[in-house]
Amino acid sequence: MRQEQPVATEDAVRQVLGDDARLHEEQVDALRELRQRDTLVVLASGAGKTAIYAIAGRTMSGPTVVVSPTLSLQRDQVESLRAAGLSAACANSRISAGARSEAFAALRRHELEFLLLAPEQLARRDVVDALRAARPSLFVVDEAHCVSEWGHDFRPDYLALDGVIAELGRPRVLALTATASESVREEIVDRLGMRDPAVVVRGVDRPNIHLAVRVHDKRAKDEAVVADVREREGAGIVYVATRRHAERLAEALRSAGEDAAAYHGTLRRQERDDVQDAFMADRLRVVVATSAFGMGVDKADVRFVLHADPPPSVDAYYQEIGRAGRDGADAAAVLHHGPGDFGLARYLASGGDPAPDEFAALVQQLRQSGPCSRAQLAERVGLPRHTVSRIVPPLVRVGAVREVAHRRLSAGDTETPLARLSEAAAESLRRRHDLQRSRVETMRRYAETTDCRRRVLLEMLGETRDEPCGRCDNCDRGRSHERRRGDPRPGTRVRHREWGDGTVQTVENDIVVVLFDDGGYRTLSLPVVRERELLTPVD
DNA sequence: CGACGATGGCTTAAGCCATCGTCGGTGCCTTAAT
Repeated sequence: MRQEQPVATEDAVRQVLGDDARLHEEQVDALRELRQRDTLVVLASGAGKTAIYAIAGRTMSGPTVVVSPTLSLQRDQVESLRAAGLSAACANSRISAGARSEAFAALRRHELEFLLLAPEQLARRDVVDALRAARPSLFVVDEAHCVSEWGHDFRPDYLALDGVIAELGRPRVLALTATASESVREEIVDRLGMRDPAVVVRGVDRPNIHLAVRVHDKRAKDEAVVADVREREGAGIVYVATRRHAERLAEALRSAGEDAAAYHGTLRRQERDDVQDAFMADRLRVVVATSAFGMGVDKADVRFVLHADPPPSVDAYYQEIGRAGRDGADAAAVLHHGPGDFGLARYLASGGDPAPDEFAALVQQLRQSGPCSRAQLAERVGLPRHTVSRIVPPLVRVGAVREVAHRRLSAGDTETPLARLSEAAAESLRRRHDLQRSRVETMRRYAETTDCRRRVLLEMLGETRDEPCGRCDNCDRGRSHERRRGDPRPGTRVRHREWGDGTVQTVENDIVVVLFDDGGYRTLSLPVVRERELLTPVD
């Protein structure tokens, strides 16, 4: 007989979920895996990701460190952990020095179970030392897609978490997110240095959200979005790409008599909180927002999420529309776009390619002045900090710059000519930008498909299915393509008599795209593939 | 890539159009001044 270890102590489950509630199957699976190894959990929003780490943390002997991206998320999580009778605190810039050292002391005495902080905190020597002394048994990365989404430029400390985990003596790692395509999953695992990890992916599909896309002329788009909002009932979010567009569209909605407010990163904190609170409390029907709005917005009855500009990736898109219909009732996601809209998305995704002499200037400065922080370096070479953050990782990759004690930078390789190093770094960054631009192209493919949108979208996110969904505009019009048993499926290995082995990339609009191992993409017609049996499965 | 504001040239000298240049998103953090 196989002996099953309990995945969690009973009182931990009862404490977190209440007396009557039981764990869902996927939560049990995640907890079981976590006993054995590092685990990445991809689970639809609202499916109880917090409960997983709460129960695991309560069950495992040492304290739990939780990396959480924003201060408001940290605050919300601490509240809900405390509401379950668990001890939790956060350490961030809003916490007084006294409360902070008290928290670390309590953690060390094992009187505090959960400590929540942003990755930037983990750049501090004193914080890492205090955590190491507390010997944590579990290291949680919440909203783990931030590692790949923000780590490369915006918040570089996300890419330093692997080093922190090593310094803490390798506690078990649990990464949690609601949306992650195959490549993002790989990146999370890789960047966090997770070893032989389990990946638990469940319930990615949100069948109650109807999917649609509408194309407009340049001028007509905002009017169409306003009209779309006016036809709908209940609360909704309209996403846009820029702050200016958010203000303009919110104004247009208000002139049309709608109850709408703009939300974006440059509003004062108070204003942001007011808009979010009003929306949550049903005092505001529509929020017109940039990507700043969303994490931690857990409103059950959002009836629609419209996009007035395309987002930069299907991961981002799915994350955003996933805020609709959490109560399980009907909801809608409509992507409105016009000609040229993907240009801005491309720009925002990659930010342009810096010239090789900017790389060289940065290294030159480091060689002259010795080790310094990113901020100091930015000031000395006269570039925005943001640009420096983008330029540094490729320079580190080619060895031109080294990261010494705690995020300080120093010149690395001095043997290789500077010109060659900067060219190599520029090339490395260009490749990364190409990848990001290709993610925009994937989004465009979603926008332009005439096949079942849900099937296309889910396949882009790594979940395959044969049946059309019947809940998208293309299915409604009877345009979705039928798939048969034995048809090639995305992600699977196939063999072609002439071109050898390859991996199926997409099956869409009766077109099969295969990436063959010799590096070439080939496009085949599905009816012809069927008729002549061109592709056979490889195990 | 494209939207938008500033500039400048034209002219029934006060408004109109073409052209050029800039900017665009996401949040921690610290520190100085009230």
